[in-house]
Amino acid sequence: MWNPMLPTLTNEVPEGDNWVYEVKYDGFRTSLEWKEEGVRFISRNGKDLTEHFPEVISFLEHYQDQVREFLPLSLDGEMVILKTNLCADFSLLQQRGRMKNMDKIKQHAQTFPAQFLCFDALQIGRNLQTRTFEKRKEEIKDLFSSLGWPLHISLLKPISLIPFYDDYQPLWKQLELAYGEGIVAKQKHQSYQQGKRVKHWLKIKNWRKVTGFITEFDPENDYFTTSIYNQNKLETLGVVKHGFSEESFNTLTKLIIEKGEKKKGIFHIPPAICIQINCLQAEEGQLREPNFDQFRFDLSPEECTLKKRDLDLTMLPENVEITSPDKPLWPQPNFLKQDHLIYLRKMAPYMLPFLKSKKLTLIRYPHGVEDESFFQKHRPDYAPDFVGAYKESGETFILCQTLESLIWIGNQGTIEFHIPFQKINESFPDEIVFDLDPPSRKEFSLAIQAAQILKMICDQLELYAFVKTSGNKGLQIHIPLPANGLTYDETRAFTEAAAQLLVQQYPEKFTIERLKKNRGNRLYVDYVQHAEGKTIIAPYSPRSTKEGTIATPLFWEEVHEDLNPTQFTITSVPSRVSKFGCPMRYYDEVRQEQNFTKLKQLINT
DNA sequence: TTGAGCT
DNA sequence: AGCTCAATTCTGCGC
DNA sequence: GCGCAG
Ligand SMILES: [Mn+2]
Ligand SMILES: [Mn+2]
Repeated sequence: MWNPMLPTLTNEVPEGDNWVYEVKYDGFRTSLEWKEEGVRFISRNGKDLTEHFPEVISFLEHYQDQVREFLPLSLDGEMVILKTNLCADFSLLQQRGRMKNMDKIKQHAQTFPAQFLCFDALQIGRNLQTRTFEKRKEEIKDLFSSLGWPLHISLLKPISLIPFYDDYQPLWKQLELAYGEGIVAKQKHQSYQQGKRVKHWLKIKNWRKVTGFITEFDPENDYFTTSIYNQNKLETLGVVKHGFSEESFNTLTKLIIEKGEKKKGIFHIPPAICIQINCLQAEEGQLREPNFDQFRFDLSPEECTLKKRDLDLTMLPENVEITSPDKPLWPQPNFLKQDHLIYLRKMAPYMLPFLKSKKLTLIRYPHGVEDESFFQKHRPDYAPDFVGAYKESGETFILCQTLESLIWIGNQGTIEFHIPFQKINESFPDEIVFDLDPPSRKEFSLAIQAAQILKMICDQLELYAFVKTSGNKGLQIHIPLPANGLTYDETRAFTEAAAQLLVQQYPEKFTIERLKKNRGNRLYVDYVQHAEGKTIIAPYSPRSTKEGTIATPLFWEEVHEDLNPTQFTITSVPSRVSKFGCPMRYYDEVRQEQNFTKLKQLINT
């Protein structure tokens, strides 16, 4: 039976020509076993997981015939539920793993599809265990290519190959941005040693660093309980046991036994000793994979608060200076500048892809949304080097390509991020956007109705379409385009035709009247907004509304009469995305899948 | 929010 | 040193 | 070409 080779934990990243690097995903270590009789998934301790992942199995079973010549297969990998292509959601997967009811499993598979990410192979027809890692990877590539499976991480496909990289730095940067679990460094020329924890596989974790003070010590199991303040009340941060050097463990326990008070075998001491802990997550008095990092004599217990914990978990980039964190930017809900920057940091993995390689139009409110604002398109000379630049006919425009630049731009008092429809150095649009503008928020349901009709039109034309609130009054529909897929003339012809259809169908609800006085109380289908040189609010951009609303991507199932767009704010959107995922997560992958046959038929009639 | 230009 | 100002732009419709 | 609109 399969017995996985295991990586060794380290904090030092090994470098050199013989090392390569893979993303480490937080899921179940799983083997895909495919024999003549069929395909199965086996867990690390030999448990059969097949029943728990019907969506992956049913995909694989389509390849029954094509795979026959490669059998038997024994592929080593990780079963995951992905949030992004660099980060998996372990708690969702855990939920799935605990399910017993087949209907529940199938329903879960619908809403949160799992994927098998393959990183090694023990057998593809013949035994590969004595071959080098590099060779085994090649064999998997050949197998995947012949079956048409992705050689990179695909969010759409139930199975993918985990690629490896020669350079550690750029991968780590991306991983940090994505709040990934870590990376695994692997030596290219080593064989597969079943059941062994080996030194030629090294895992490096992307630790969050939290601080708390010690309140209890249990000599029975050597657990230290750490606490934090939540509005002057003590609250448990979590327990920690590992990571102490012998010396620090001894001095610490000696101090606690001397100064502490023993009750029922546990020593209690008042808040004084602050420590920093590495962990993967900290929530509700629990730490995931905690280990002691260092003492923090520079901190007082009063500084170890719930607010600080959440700030630490946010992992703001260290090289960006933050000014006036306590300035209210949205006075009405009392959202501070700090809240804004934390929002941008949390949403960066989802927002940055939409900003990338686009000349930005920023709207800045350095003193909050109730004060003066101004537009900015140029990159100021005083911007740090990491802020992107694009030079064009003697002008320098501002780009936002990295996390650092996003936070710096945010710290400059930028609230709104507007993007053009094409990337730099391209003259074709990379997306079509429908702008649905009701006269006011009172008529938001008109936008819902228009969006539903446009969704039907897109379905009929076999186009993938995504929907978001504008963060203000209306809705916008995004249709991703492949590079050089359609010209502006074509996209315009389409938006215009679709707008006409809407107005024809419900002339009392929708209009394309440019003059406000002629619109009445109808929704303005603003197809003119989609054109070269115009811009639209970026997905996940905050808006300068009094409520602090966000241009929020929606699931189509949410686009219903009673949807309230003001519920989506800088505080609610991050938790919504962490719970349900990003509704636009497939945006970039379906770009290539778009088929314009029917669209072209429509515009040529 | 930041820097330039002017007094 | 302190005050004031600026920080975008273009596109197209309908007449 | 102008003014409105975004
Ligand atoms: Mn709009
Ligand atoms: Mn509009």
